[in-house]
Amino acid sequence: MTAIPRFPFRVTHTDGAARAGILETPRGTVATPCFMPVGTKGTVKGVAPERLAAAGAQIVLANTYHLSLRPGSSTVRDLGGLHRFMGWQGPILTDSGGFQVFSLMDTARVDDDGVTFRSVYDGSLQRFSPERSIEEQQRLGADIIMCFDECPPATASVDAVAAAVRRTTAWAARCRKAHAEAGGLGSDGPQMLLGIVQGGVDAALRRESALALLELDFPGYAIGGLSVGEERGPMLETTAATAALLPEERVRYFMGIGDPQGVLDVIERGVDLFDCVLPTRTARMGTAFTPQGRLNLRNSQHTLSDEPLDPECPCTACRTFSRGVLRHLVTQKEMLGLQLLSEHNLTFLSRLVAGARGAIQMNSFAAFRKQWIGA
RNA sequence: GGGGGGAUGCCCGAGUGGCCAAAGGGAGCAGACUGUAAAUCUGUCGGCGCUGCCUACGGAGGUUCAAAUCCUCCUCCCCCCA
Repeated sequence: MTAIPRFPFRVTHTDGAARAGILETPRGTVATPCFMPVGTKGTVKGVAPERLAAAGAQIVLANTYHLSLRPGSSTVRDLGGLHRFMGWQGPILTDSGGFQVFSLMDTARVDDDGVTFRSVYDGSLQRFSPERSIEEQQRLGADIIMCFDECPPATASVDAVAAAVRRTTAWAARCRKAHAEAGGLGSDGPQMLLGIVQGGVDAALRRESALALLELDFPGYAIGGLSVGEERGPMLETTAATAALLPEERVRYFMGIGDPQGVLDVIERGVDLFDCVLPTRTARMGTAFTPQGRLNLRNSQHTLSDEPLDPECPCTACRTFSRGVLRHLVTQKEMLGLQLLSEHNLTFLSRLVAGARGAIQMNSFAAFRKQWIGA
């Protein structure tokens, strides 16, 4: 099989199934486990690049579906490529648009060759295929790109999930080929292409999916198709079982988890990377992550609170404002409130994950987990 | 001085005899959010001893089986003419 870019990844420590590692990309090193903030349209909503860095982000996401429609991948390329576009010189990962097949299902039609969408921007008919997704991702120029997959909802029947697995496998081969034909190069340098394991919470289908993708020899693998409405228990079992099927020396990416407990749960099961809109979205809705759990700042009980959100947190919100003031900013829909809480939640999560990494290095992850979550 | 319009629940505002504790919006209160169609969505939103009762549509009277809705007077507000 044609050689394609493979950024060096090594696991430096393990603690049970949990791993600490280092991924070296051309634009910088990612210490894993690592949470990746999501910047769908080329911006992590409400968080300027320097604040993102201050919040501990090492690598950020962007979305191929959205950027290919607005402003268009050629425009992004012509404006200097995705890194300049986002004002972020660190590593970037683009999602393939596969998730939009799931989240925009009402307006999408899937067939073996690809997906026909109705653009959410102007209603125009759009066609996405594995080749098209790779081509768009090449033009965008992220460092890590994803195979175009099919992500069925938790309510899908086993047959539908099986069909999605087979389609995802076939599409992965086509993505792999399209990527290789371009020499693994995007408009702005080498790109590492990751495969995505599907299969819902069905052990046999997960296995089928993983084994098929292993044959395609990707430099890293994502666990997709989870966090789509299934129960936590089966989700975690599936994560553990899937991670166990993947090569130890390749990076593992759980797609779409961002609540503090969930993050520790997947780290415990051998995941290195994960992303989620939850911290930034809930922040925009007025909810802050704290060591004591989620805090809804809109609640009237905080009106007169003079305490910081989290006295230990170094973020702007916690250093500068009381809960009472933050509540005011949130309830009055002041932009600053959304920005501050977004920065805070990202800071909280990266500190949590950094702590987990340190604990894995010292072989004390179980104790660390207990300290944060209890039990 | 003359003519006209209006006063509705915390706010704005619909309703012009029964289906009205009264549309809709806002505010308030609470909940959800997990590879972002999301600064979004959902619920609640007079009181109580809550399958019913009480209070309520500027105030006071009246007509009617029944009034936020019709009549009379009063109070206040707005507009036009002089």
